[in-house]
Amino acid sequence: MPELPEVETVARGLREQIAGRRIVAVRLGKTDFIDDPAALERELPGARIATVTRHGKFLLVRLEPRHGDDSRFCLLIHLGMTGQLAPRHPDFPVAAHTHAFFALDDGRELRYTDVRRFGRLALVPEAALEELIGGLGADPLEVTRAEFGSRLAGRRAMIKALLLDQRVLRGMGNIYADESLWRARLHPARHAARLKPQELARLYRAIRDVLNAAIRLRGSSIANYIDAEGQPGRYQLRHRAYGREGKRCFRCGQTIRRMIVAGRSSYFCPRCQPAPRRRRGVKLAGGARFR
DNA sequence: CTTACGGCCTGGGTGC
DNA sequence: TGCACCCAGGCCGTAA
Repeated sequence: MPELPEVETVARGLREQIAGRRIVAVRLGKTDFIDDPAALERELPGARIATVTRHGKFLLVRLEPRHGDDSRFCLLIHLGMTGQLAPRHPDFPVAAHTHAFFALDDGRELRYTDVRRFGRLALVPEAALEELIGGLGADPLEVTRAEFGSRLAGRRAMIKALLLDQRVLRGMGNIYADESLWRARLHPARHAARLKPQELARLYRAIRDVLNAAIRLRGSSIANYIDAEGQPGRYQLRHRAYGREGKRCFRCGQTIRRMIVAGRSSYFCPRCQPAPRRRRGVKLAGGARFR
């Protein structure tokens, strides 16, 4: 599931492999996940790839302006849950569910594969980018401790929900939210406003440590994720909470539990990450309501 | 405005 | 062998 570390890994790989290449042809399969397929077919052939960057979980493939005009385009890519993007030689077997082929001037083709098609492709003018992704929150690896605190200050929502909210911080998903909370020893259902400064500091630190470690291991591969070299990541071997229901906590030996928080499966250690005191209206797993 | 929740998209995996 | 069902992440609409 591509989250910040996976998208960062893909962005770095693409930067190395396809920056400077020219797209010579576009071939599309299913297009229901593409904003304006005709725009891709019209504008991309002949365009040279300038840079590849990450913005939250989005990949931004910026194109050099074509013939004189200064209309700069950017190919905006979201990998969703199962999106894969890798340059391949044309004789490399085409994976099932490959829906976009971008032939490059070095003979390879950049292929977009997405089993679920929860991903998105869109070719947007540079000027329209701000409206599409400008509303995203701070990058968790760049945000200062002070801004991190102010973004959570006074928020009554559960910390897990806020970590998943891309308008608060951009780039975290279910895996890294759970891993960060485990490391910070905070229960996912804690209310952000009730976190003590020391706990916020722990969480801030944990998020940075977890994301940086995950980038070093080139992301987590659970089912589908591969990088721009077609290789899986290895951070799943370091998971301490995510997907470990019923297994022992690496810190204390207690059994890791799973509950639904903020509508998502949340894995945590009930001993290291003590539940918040029950209060009126706090929703518990199974939908029971306490008054 | 903030928060919570349900539904939708799709198809692989699972269990009967 | 077949089939119903669950689940995943992001997003949107709705309601309080």
